[in-house]
Amino acid sequence: MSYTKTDKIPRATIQRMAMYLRTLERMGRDGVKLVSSEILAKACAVNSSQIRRDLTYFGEFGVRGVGYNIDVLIASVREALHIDRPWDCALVGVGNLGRAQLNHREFRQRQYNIVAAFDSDSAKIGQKVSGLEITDVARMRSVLAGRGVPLGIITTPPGFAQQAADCLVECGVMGVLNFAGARVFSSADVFVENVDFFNHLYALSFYISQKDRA
Amino acid sequence: MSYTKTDKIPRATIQRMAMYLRTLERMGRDGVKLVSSEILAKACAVNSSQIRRDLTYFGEFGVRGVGYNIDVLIASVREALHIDRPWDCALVGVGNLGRAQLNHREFRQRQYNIVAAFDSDSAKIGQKVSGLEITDVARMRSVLAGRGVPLGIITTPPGFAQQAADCLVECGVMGVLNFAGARVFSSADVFVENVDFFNHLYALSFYISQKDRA
DNA sequence: TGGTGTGAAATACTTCACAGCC
DNA sequence: GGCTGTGAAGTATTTCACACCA
Repeated sequence: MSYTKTDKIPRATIQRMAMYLRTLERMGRDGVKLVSSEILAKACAVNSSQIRRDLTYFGEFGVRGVGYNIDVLIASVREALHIDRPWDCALVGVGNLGRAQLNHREFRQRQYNIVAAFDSDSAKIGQKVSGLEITDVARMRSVLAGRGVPLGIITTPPGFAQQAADCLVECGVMGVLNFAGARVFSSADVFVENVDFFNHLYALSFYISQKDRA
Repeated sequence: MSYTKTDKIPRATIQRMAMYLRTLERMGRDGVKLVSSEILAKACAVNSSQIRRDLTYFGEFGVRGVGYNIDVLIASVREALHIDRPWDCALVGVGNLGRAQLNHREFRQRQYNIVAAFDSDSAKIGQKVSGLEITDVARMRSVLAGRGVPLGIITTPPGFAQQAADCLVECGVMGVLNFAGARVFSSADVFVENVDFFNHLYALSFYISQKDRA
């Protein structure tokens, strides 16, 4: 059957798909044309059957006895993740991190276009960052009205994260990337991804200390 | 037995511990003195027995029929993660993101002290960011020699991530927080945590598209 | 021959359900 | 009465191992 059973795909699979894509893109730039699950597995530090299993959630892309054509595989993964088209984003909170994101060229390279930036600090409103004018967060509704921006990026201080999320959801975003340290809540039909690198620092501290005691 | 069986703790548990800590700290600031696993579970959007199970990997911190004293629990979690003491960090790559990190006050608040910042761009070397002078990456060895800095933070472009990691490992770091999009490899005794928010954007794109097709 | 795709087995993780204690 | 700590049950995810096919 050619239909992809789109439910029950493990969350971990989605994350690995993103990693595979990055690795494949790099390999492609290095001139690789054909790749086996074993080779890709080495490069991604995962098990090769893990890769084959992950891919089967979306279809059959390989040739038995041969491997995967890298261009076909890259296109297939992009399609599977639905990133074979541009995605508009609205960013809230133009502090250090927000500014860094606005200047980050990879967003545009990967077709994530930040089309509006908001802040509540009147000293910042009207400034331009990376060619984009900072708008008063109070005007978010009118600015985003009817534009159907699907993604919100929260780079506010933790205390303002929930407000920012509520505001974005009211404006119709369907997914939120949250860089503020605080967890935000939303109705179940809005997806929230939290990026909290202190969790990673904590994990490092833990694992390092673990090792020492061995 | 009072000894904590430190192996076989699920990685997911460590990540959740970090989340619990954040939530508990916020509750503590709000004046909460006593917390049940049920309450904490609601606030973290997880199952309450998940929390109880996670905590038992490290010890017994609660009182049956009562709950957890929040100050005791916070201190216990900090101790469990080994973040009840300062950690020195060296940062490599002072671009947009590196600069944002250097200016990020929460590092210091959480006792992660960035004690050195390196870049290879001669235009940047000698500049000060947040009171810290940017040093030539070529001098990393002599600067870090004998200081026993345990953590490295990589905020270089992807193409330089591996070099940065190798360099940091040579200088004796035991853990690396990698913000560059590229995966880095190291000997097994060095821990690497990858922070790649494009993975999260990809996940959002996927889940949103999923929902639409329902 | 060599590498995919996939049932089946193994492992890992989460949740239930309740004894035990305050 | 209420909530922790934890065996046991239930789910989910990963890995094995091999049939199948270019």
